[in-house]
This record gives sequence, structure tokens and C-alpha cells, in this order.
Amino acid sequence: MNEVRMPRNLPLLLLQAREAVISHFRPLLNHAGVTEQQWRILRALCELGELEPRQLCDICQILSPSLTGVLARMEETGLVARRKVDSDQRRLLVSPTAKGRALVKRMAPLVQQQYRLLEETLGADLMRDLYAVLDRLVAARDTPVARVPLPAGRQAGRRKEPSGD
Amino acid sequence: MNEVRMPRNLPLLLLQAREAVISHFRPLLNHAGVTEQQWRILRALCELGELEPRQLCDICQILSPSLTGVLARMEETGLVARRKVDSDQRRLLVSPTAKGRALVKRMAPLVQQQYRLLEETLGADLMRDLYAVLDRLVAARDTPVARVPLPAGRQAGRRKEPSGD
DNA sequence: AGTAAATCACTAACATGTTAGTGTGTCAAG
DNA sequence: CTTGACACACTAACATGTTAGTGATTTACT
Repeated sequence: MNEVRMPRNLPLLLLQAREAVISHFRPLLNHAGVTEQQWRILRALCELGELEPRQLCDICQILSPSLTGVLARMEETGLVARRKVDSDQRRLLVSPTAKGRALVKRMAPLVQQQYRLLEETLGADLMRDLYAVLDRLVAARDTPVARVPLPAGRQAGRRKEPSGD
Repeated sequence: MNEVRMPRNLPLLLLQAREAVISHFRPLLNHAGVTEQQWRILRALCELGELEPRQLCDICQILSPSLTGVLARMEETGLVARRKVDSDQRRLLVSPTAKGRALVKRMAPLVQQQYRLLEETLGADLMRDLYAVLDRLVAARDTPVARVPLPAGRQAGRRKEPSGD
């Protein structure tokens, strides 16, 4: 009895929604031999030109440590090229190679057609509403939100015991 | 010139939207010593009772190989218990332990309050529209969608060369 | 100039995502 | 009764997500 009342799980709902969409594109990407992340990066580079890693992190929603590995693999397979910036030795610039651009050019029509097929099934109105609502949500990304105070109490088994430090 | 025309990246937009939401809850989960996946599983078990792994996969959007490891770790830390089903030796049943239920009971009010704070910022109308659109999308999850034909042509460097087999 | 703070890509360690394949158990057709 | 198709949890191998921390710069301030 006395079930714990919980709000709906919005992150899970967004995850399910994403899976409902990406599942129709995964076969295409697999067939082209690129991962979802590699495809996001390649798209961004072809649309926006040479970018820095931190920009790719922002745009492609990939954390810096992940990006390091992804870019290394993409350089291995010849999809992108990295070069250092003279004016700032910390920074790096990533650009798509001819091979990478060719892949995007080859895939673009297929992706576009799959979008059309998806819209045929879901309905143009749902697609429109979807973009509209998500744009509103993402636009509010930078708006500060208050945080609930964290209780200082005991926790379940954590990865690292902070011990006394 | 002649830029390749591409539709908007809907999976990326959904990923950004999810991050915009989950970022406000991650500190809570970290503080409680559970991962997002563990929290999803624990919530599902506390709301729906004893479940089989494949049900958890469906509900929590976790693939079977991932779930195996997550459940093993949760059993280690005493959050869930696994038992075999007599009638079918293949199957398994997962249930929350007292410790797991206590964690959910402790976290629930904090999560709920954070949702209220988030809604205060985003606006109740956006939240309502968000749920409505996502529900429509997820509901159409099972509707079959036509697939673009995959060209038999060459691919970029793939993980495993199928060679001659 | 010189020092402290900030920035950037990166490494390390662990957890999860993704695909392919395995071993066991169940069930139905023959 | 047996054979074959199927379902289930699992393993293996690799790629990515997540957090903490590092070393090399660059910047702001003195």
C-alpha cells in the first residue's frame, strides 16, 4: 500500500521517442559503415565547415572524452583530418576529408528519403509539432533552473568512497 | 558549392532535448549513488512490481546485454534480487529489495520537487505539449514504416569485413 | 615580468550501448 | 519420441557515455 507517487519519467520518454526515430535510420548508417556519432560529426563538418573539438561537443552532444576516441577512429578510416592551430597551441581544427564529404553526399538522399517515408507514416502534423516543441525545449537550455537541496545523508554503494579527503 | 541538402537531424534534436532535461536530475542521482539506468529500473520495479529482464528491456529502453551487467551490479549493491522461475528455466524474475525500495522512497520527493522547479522555468504549457507530442510519437512506435532500399555498393571501413562468407 | 586562475585536449577507470553469436530450455510438428 | 524452430539470458568485442583528474597552454591581474 501507500505507493510512492512519482511524476512521469520525461528523460525515459525522450529516450523512447529518440529510439522510435533513430531505429529507422540505423540500418542506413550501419550499411555505410559509420556510427551514429560519426554521422553527426560528419554532417556538422560538411554543413558548417572546419570546427574545433569543443564546438563539435556542443553541436553533436558528445562529451569531450568520447569525442577524442571518435575522432581518432575517424582519422584512422580517413573520414576527417585534424590540424593544430598556430595562434593557440591548445586548440585543434577538424575538417572533413574528400572521402568523408563523398560519404555524406552519397548518404544524404537516402536519409532524406527515409525522412519522407517516416513522415508519411507519422503524419506531417506530428512532425511539425515535434520540431516545434523540441525547439522550444532546447531553446530554454541555457535558462537557469533552481536545484533541490541535496540531503547530506547516507548513500548507496558509490563508485569512489570520498573517505576523509 | 552545391551544398548537400539535408533534413534536420531529429535524433540529435531529441538527444539535446533529453540532455536539457536530465541535466537537472543527474546531480540527484549521482548523490544517491545510482546511475540513470539503475534509477529507471528501480522506478519500474517499484511501480510495477516483480518483472522479467525482457520486460525491463522494453520499459527502460535498455538492451539485453547492457541489462545483464546493470542487474549484476545492482544485485551486488543490494538494490535488487533475482530468482529463477520454476515453470520456465530460461526465465528470471527481478524484484526490488527493501534497500532498493527505501532508496526510491527517499528520492521520490526530491525528484518530484525538481520536476516542479523545472516546470516553473519551462512553463506548464511547454511541459504539457511536450508530453502530448512525445506520447503521440511513442504510440506510433509499432506502426510499420517503409525502408529505403540499401545500395549494394561499397562502404567505408567497417568493423568486421564479411569477406567471403 | 610573474603568478594564479582559466582553458583545452587528453588519459584513466568504470558503466553502458551495440552487434553478433552462444548455450540452454521450451514447444510444436512430425 | 525426436527433431527442428524458437525464446531467453548470457558472453564477447568493440564503441561510446560519464566522472575525475592531468599537463600544456593561455589569460587576467598584479
